Amino acid sequence: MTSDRRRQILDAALEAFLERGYAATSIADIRARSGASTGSIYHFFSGKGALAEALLREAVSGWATQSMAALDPKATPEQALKSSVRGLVRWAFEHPAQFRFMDEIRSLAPADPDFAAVRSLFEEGRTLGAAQYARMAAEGAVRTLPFSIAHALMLGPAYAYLRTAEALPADQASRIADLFAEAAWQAVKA
Amino acid sequence: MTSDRRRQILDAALEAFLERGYAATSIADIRARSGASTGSIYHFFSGKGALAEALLREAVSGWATQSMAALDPKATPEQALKSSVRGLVRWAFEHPAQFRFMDEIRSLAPADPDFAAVRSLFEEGRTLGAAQYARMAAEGAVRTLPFSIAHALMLGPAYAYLRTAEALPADQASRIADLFAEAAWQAVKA
Amino acid sequence: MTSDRRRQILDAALEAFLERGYAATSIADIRARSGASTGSIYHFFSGKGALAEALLREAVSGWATQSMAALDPKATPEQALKSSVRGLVRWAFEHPAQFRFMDEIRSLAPADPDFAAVRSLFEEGRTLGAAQYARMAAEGAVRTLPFSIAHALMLGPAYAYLRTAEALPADQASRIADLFAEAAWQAVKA
Amino acid sequence: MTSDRRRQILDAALEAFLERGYAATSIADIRARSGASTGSIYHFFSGKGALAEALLREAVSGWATQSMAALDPKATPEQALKSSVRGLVRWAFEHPAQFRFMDEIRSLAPADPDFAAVRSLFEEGRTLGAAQYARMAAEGAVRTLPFSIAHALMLGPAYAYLRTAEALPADQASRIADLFAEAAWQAVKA
DNA sequence: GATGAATGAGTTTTCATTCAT
DNA sequence: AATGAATGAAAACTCATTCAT
Repeated sequence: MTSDRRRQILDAALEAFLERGYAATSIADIRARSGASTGSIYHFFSGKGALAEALLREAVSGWATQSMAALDPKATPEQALKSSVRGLVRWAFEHPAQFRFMDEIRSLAPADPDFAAVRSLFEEGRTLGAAQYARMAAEGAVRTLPFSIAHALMLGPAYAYLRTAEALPADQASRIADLFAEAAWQAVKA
Repeated sequence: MTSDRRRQILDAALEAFLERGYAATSIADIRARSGASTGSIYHFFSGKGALAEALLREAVSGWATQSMAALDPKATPEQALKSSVRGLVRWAFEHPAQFRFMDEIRSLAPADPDFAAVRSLFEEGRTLGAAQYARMAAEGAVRTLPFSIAHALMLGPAYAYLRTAEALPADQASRIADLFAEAAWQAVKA
Repeated sequence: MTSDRRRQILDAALEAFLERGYAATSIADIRARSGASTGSIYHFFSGKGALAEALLREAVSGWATQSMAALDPKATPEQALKSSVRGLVRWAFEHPAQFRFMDEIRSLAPADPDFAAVRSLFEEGRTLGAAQYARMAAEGAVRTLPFSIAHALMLGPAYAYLRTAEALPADQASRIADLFAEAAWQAVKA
Repeated sequence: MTSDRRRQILDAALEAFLERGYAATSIADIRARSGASTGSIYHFFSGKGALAEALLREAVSGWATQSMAALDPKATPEQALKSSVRGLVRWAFEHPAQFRFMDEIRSLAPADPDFAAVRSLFEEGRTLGAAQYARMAAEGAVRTLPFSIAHALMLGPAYAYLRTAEALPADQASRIADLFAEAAWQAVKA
């Protein structure tokens, strides 16, 4: 049973990172918001970087879990692709804070030494996606394209949209998820 | 004639911002890279924020100039839209440092008080784009969509790609520009 | 029967103090090396200073015991003096960690408030030595010198040597003990 | 012309290091004593270690200069050896703060990573001394002994004495210097 | 225009110590 | 006896910014 304090610290940190940005957030901010003492924060996390990493792993694993659940092994390429885009959009609407945080870290990760460990996390995901796309391309289901381009065509719109999106009721969110899923398929289908 | 020092400082700053990120870059970094003294930097710029803003204005105006030049008042919606996407991609390939810097600042701008002035710069561009899209939608040339979605469909892929793209020879860059231009048109045409 | 834990903590502390120095050693270091919990350490010792003091008392009493054993009440001044120098050197070779720790604490004791109690321990020894030397001087056996000088002449070489000495087989250690004992006698004999 | 501030900081640091010990002295102590700001201290020195190193180099070079001046190339081994011991004792009486500081650092240097650079400084001096002693031993002027032992016999008493010595008028200091010089010679002469 | 010394608030981090369990 | 979460004061160090020269 992870302690309450730990949870409070993580929640306060996510809140602060979103509101002020990762770099501009100080440990003192997190202390004030969480009610924990400085020492307590360092008792659980070795530093700001470790805190961010823990939050990121939570986010990634939440998304992954949700995506896995939607995965049907007998799905056609079209169904699989659409389901994965829809999954991203829905998850982002349900967890907007985690989505934006993930997005910020992704943009910081290449330059910031705090995130060496995190970089490999992102690359793993990318490698998986690349393999899957290659398989679909080999089957003739999608266009043969470098994965960096294919990835941009499929997920670029969703990412660009979600970065600025307001909260929406579930049914509208769902329609938007469908819209981006359809667009992704149209952009890369063979 | 703007002085050499000013130029050296701007160049050093851009280099540092890209390498270490805006927040992690200190005036001391810029001093070391530029060869200018602390006092000299403050002689030309009122602070780190002002430096970043100057770099951003240079970038935006370079891009705008290049885009304007390509603008044909008698162009069809399809031609106009494709030309604007192509323009972005080509400019980004020619000025990768400026593109990435712009991208970083865009992601920091909403939260960082250093960038109050810059926020309006981005919104201006967005307002212009929204108006143009609305006109094209009214003509029946493109789908009727909230601009946030239309914008994501048109430019999301290019942005996502350029964020990680390697340098390429001009002819390949041009082919990729065409590819994203075509995809943008397919994604929103009526 | 003193508990195992207590012993483990003392051993770990001595090891850490030697390796990193007293001041640079944290309770966390000792916790990690000893396997005891923070709370356990404080259960046995009231703090870092108390731990050091306990170690020091062990060292001093070990040395004293060994020296006492060698003390012959009918010894001539020469025998007594040499035996005491030899005793120091032999003890230091047998317990190098304790010797070095003692040496470190002696150098810290005058300035560090942690060691108020320890200071009197050292002074006691010094007073005893001074009395003994005065007696021998009164008998005409040794030169009449301020004790600070006599002490330096007798034990300075041994201390200086032991501070940097490597471990040696017992027979060589013994020869070195004899050498310093002889030198001490030559330096102060009448 | 080294700035006043730099001098003030060094003086304050030496004072503090002596009074409270190196490890127990904080930058805040030095700030308070010197009147300089924290930033100013770091402007001149990269940290506490660098400050100590600068002080040590000053001390060593002062001592070396004084010793060099007393060096007569035509001196007999006896004269050379005595002159070097006398030099140490006199210098220590004239600069008691620097002597004690040097002594403290020597005892910290082996364990503290702050003093990596300083360790080589000490070793250099030792190597020089060893070479000189070997020459004298080859001439048959002094006993053939491992240098660690010879060094302890020659300088151990002076070090031990000086570590605790009170300030004295010059003529008494001089007599004590002679006493330790004579003792050093007696201890190692062939 | 140019320099770099000086500032001091703010940041991350460490650490001895306490205490409920 | 033993644990380890929790504390908060204090440490080292950074940094944007100012200003006399």
